[in-house]
Amino acid sequence: MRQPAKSGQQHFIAAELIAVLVAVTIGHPRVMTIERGQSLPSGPFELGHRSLQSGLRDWVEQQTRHPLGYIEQLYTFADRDRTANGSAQRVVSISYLALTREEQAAPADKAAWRNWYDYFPWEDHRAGVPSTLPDLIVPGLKAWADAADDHQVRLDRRQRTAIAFGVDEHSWNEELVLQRYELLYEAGLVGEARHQRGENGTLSAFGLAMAADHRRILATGIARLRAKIKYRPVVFELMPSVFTLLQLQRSVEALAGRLVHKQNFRRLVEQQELVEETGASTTDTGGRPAKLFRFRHGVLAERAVAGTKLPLSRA
Amino acid sequence: MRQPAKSGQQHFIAAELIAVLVAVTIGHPRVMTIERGQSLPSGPFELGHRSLQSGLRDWVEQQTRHPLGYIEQLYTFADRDRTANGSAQRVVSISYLALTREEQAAPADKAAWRNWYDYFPWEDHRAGVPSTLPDLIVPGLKAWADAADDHQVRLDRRQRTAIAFGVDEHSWNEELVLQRYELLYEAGLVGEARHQRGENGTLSAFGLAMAADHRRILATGIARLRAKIKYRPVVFELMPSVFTLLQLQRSVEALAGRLVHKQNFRRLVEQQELVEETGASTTDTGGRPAKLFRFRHGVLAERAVAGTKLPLSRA
DNA sequence: CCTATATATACTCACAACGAGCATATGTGA
DNA sequence: TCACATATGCTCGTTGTGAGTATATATAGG
Repeated sequence: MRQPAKSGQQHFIAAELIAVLVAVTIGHPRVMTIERGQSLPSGPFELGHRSLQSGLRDWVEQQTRHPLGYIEQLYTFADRDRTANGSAQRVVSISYLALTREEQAAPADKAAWRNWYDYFPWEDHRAGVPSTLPDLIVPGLKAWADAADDHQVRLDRRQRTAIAFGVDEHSWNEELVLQRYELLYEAGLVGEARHQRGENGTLSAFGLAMAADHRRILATGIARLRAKIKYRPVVFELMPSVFTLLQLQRSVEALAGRLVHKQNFRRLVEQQELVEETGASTTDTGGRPAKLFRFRHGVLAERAVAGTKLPLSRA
Repeated sequence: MRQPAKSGQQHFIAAELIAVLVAVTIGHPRVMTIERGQSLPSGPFELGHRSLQSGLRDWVEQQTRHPLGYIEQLYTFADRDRTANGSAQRVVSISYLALTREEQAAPADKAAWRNWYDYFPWEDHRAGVPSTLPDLIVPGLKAWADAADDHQVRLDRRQRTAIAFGVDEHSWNEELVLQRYELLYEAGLVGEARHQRGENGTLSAFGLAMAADHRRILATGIARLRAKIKYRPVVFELMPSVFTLLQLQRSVEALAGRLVHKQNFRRLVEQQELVEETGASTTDTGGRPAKLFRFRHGVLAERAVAGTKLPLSRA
């Protein structure tokens, strides 16, 4: 075993804070970026910061002029980084998922909202399965799987592909965003070093690249959000104060990347008492006027969600 | 807004790795401790470590002589720490949940397995609701709630208590370990500074204290594990290679702190095809011999669990 | 051998949640 | 007035799950 340093001996490293800042506008899931969509807002954790979260808020507000609302930690990872003078340096990156309403303010210079499907075109199944999936992506992964020397590795790659992308008997699981990205990365199909725009500037089927591992962090954030909207009322962090049920549904669909059954969606929202009527209604959408609702903030305190799946016993 | 430092200017901090290492022996959930049960294994992240996880493995194996199996990140937090010379110093703590089988090796000096309910006596509901809950804990929290000056604060404290501890219409939710600990901490009932052993050395109703915020981290780990056993087959990381269904059930009950319905538990395990028969059986338990099973490792690859709760639509 | 005891195993039942679809109501705009 | 778009109400069938009853198969002790 490696012998750790004597106690008292200190190793100093740098800590970096990174934000996946998400908003939704009329059916478009958006993520805040800087540097022409190539980076997520981020900055070093400094002595002056009161906490990790407040440090993150400072950086994001400075870089994007957009305040953060809901914040939740994503993941912490470490990488060996090379500083300017060439010496190896340790950096710990602490990533966060943040939710906000887009309207708040205009982004600062170099900061911009991007549709997150620009980076993951294969993740949007609202208009059906994207054609690039059966045409390009799955064949590409199949080729990669078959290229392995070891038989077991081939089987393993095929199975991972089938599960992640819903091939054969497997059905599409919108939560496996990170697994899909990692497969494509391992297969060399989304290498961030490669030129990811087509000849004429159109988006490639494999999405826009980002600096360093920012696209991976974005995938982590999307996966977390897609999972969380199912058991916590976080969608409302992304909604205006007043909205129709269809608008709420469109937001959920934008995040999940798939359509939901309207009647059942309403049944769910109502029986969980997540919203209350404002009394007003709107005709903006055309068709029968829709009642306007607002989020019942009481549920945040009242409920302690958490679905049990253990076959419990009273005894 | 605070002005962040110019880019290029680096702030160096120390990073610490902390492990909540869990095992289960015949119905007893255990956590690895050092320093007479007062601390969790931990150590600084150093330049020599290949990764955060390998750094953690090094420290835990050195301090406890026990190898780690399954590892999962818990949470990262920052605190202002005081070094020996009195200057303020930043420490980022990265905590992990680790699962292992207890038998592996004898713990090193000063390292010892402890029953985790020594630290959270109110969390074990297998033999019914602990009498200290209605007798001491809930009244203590009620008094704390009533002591608040502000009316709204009183209501808020009462509601949080009711939800966390299953008072009134609320039912007990075993996953709210952290919320319960935080309430008791806020109410000053588990202040780690206080003397937490009774006069004669017996355990207090409020459990054993730990150094710094280690008990809080332990609560986080327990909460995570209680939630996770419901949707991922992680219990098997804690089981011997071969076991009976009742032993498996006892382990789950030890972790969850509550009893499960035997028949339904078996139905669940079987229909999910989590285990396979070894062909052998044991009479060690007395009564009809129990078939021995082993975990079907295939499920780890096959399944992409993740339960949807969205009212999806095929269209 | 018989009995108490402890476990294993097989079914059944009621109820809630969920995916899916049909039908009807109420607006706008051509 | 008609086409169209959305809102809203209701009904099925299936599955999951909490709970309970009954039966099978072993050991230990008299």
